[in-house]
Amino acid sequence: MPDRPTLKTIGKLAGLSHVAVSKALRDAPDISAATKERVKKIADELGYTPNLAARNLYLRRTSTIGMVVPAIGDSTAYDLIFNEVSAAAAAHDFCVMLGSSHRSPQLEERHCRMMVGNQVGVLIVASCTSDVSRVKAACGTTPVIFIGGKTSPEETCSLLCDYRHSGALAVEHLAGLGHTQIALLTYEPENLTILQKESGFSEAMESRGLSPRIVRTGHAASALQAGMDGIELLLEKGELPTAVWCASDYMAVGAMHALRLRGLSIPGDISVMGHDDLYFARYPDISLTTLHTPMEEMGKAAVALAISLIEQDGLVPARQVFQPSLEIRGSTGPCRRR
Amino acid sequence: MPDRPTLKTIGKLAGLSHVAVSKALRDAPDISAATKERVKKIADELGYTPNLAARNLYLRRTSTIGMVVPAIGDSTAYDLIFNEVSAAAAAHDFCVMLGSSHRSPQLEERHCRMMVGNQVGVLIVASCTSDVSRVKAACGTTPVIFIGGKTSPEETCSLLCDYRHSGALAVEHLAGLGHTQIALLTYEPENLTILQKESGFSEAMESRGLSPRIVRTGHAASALQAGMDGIELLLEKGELPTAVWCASDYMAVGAMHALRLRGLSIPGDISVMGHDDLYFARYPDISLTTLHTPMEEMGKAAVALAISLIEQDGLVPARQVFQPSLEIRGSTGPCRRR
DNA sequence: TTGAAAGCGGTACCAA
DNA sequence: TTGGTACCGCTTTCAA
Repeated sequence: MPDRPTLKTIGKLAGLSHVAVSKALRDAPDISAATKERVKKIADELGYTPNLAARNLYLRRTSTIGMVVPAIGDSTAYDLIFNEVSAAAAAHDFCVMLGSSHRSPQLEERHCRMMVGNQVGVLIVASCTSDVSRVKAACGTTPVIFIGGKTSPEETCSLLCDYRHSGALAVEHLAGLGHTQIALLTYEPENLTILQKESGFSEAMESRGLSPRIVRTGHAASALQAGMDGIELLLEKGELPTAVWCASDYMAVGAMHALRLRGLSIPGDISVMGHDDLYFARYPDISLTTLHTPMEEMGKAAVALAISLIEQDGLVPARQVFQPSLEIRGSTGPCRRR
Repeated sequence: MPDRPTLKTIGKLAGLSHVAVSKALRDAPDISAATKERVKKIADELGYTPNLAARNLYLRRTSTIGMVVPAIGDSTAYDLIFNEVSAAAAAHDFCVMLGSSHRSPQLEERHCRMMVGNQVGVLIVASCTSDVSRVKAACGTTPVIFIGGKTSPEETCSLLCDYRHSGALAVEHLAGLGHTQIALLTYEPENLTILQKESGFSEAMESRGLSPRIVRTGHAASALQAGMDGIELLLEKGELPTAVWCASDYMAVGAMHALRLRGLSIPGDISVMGHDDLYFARYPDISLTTLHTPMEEMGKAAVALAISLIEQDGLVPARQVFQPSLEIRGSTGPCRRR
């Protein structure tokens, strides 16, 4: 790092001690106005910036928040959360360290360790697995806020999404349009979110006297292909329902494509729903009815919680569950078959 | 922050000075194996993590890199860059501070200042404007790597993309398919990238004896709408070409939608190209022929440059220009009209 | 109104 | 082989 001016540098030029300079710059009451003026002018000319690492070291504070996610972009919604976290953190004078684990538990752990070493005050973790013991070990005494669906609701600090409710909303919407043959397309349950969606779906179907059909294909990492495979599987068996709900938007895009390849129209022949409400869901030619998860709110809540954890020395256990909401677009419509 | 064990904590338990502990943990040659063993065991039990802020303070080093972008997700490609930066930085034991400016020059400057205060060794900035004087002022002596297209090629450290070449490639592809009536849809030129694309396009067209048609509508922040508007404008004037190249993928999605609303098929009636090769460009129902910008490579190069800037005390001026490449998908085809 | 001393958590240097 | 001392840049306390 190139040498940057310090309090001493300024002090030398102003003929003062670095202590006086420190006080002057922070408008301490016991420094004369004239001195303050002079010191500030010199600091400006030098382009002085306080070394927050040193300040934080002495004050035993921190001005950074850590965040670790499975991936940024593509088929995830973490970018939505990050944007909020970044904005809210900046408003509180905090910087955000972000790490992408590329869905690797090893890298996830590594990011946590590095950030803890770099003195983040809190870690906001959207873990790539449902087993967070390694993450917790890596974080030591640094408080962790688990975010997203994959974490067990028993964690001390967690901001979760009610995916069972997603199932209820999806069935309510589709059944309301007259659909009775509804299938859920999911992946192999790598984590809790899938299981929650499945049970919410089954429950809602059964409570209406409908029989739930669940098709599991592929993995979250290749959701698009999984969606195509799911449809093929249903077609092979000759069991194509009048509506499908997909565990993710990305999967729904794959499903819609497979259906169109077979000459089926959406929503004329079959209705399709997704989950997450990613950006592209509202692209006009996709226009996907989906379940919106309040990522923006979760991001804001995460920072609010992070700040209070930092200020209260990590004594604020908090669990908050966010509710998904229905986002109706063009991919679902009334049932025309029986 | 909750109290974390320090070298002194360990020393007290081991009956040693914090100095001996420090050496033992770093495997110094002048500490006995037995002592090392004992110290490491205690450190493990306590879950000790070195305070990198303190270490860096003394060693006058840093272990963080800063990155500021206009936005993450949606219609930008910065998430692609970030993923690479995160991975490459982690491999070098660096954490990345990421800030989203939400396309606001004020917030951009603020992020830079905060990160500089927090002692990042370098800043990788994809500025939201072409005027980077404020950013440079905010960074002071901390080296900055400008990335993306909006920065003037004269900056000391910059990783740019050759958007003029994009124009050449687009025209080459479309002309090769027999198209002679080709329009470029762009926005109001808020920054240099647009101007470069326009001039590359015009040049390539003229060198083939074709007359370039450029339509400017809307802004980058609402690219989808801009794409729809551009098509409407061409239709109103009855001047619909046989192919359009859009300044961004997102804009192309809007253009394709507007065309389909008019009952035109792609690429049967008209070919459409985009720019950037964002994730959704390869979604099967979008299948957009576009120009791929090597974001992954740029991310890697940015970190490599960042590390050398940190190690060489900011003495490595470097300009690198990356070439876009053609990504042919289903939205372009042979010209069927004359 | 100003500054000397101490300390935050770490590492380098040198003496014991 | 070990530990004392000094210092990185900053702030707080207390004495001048």
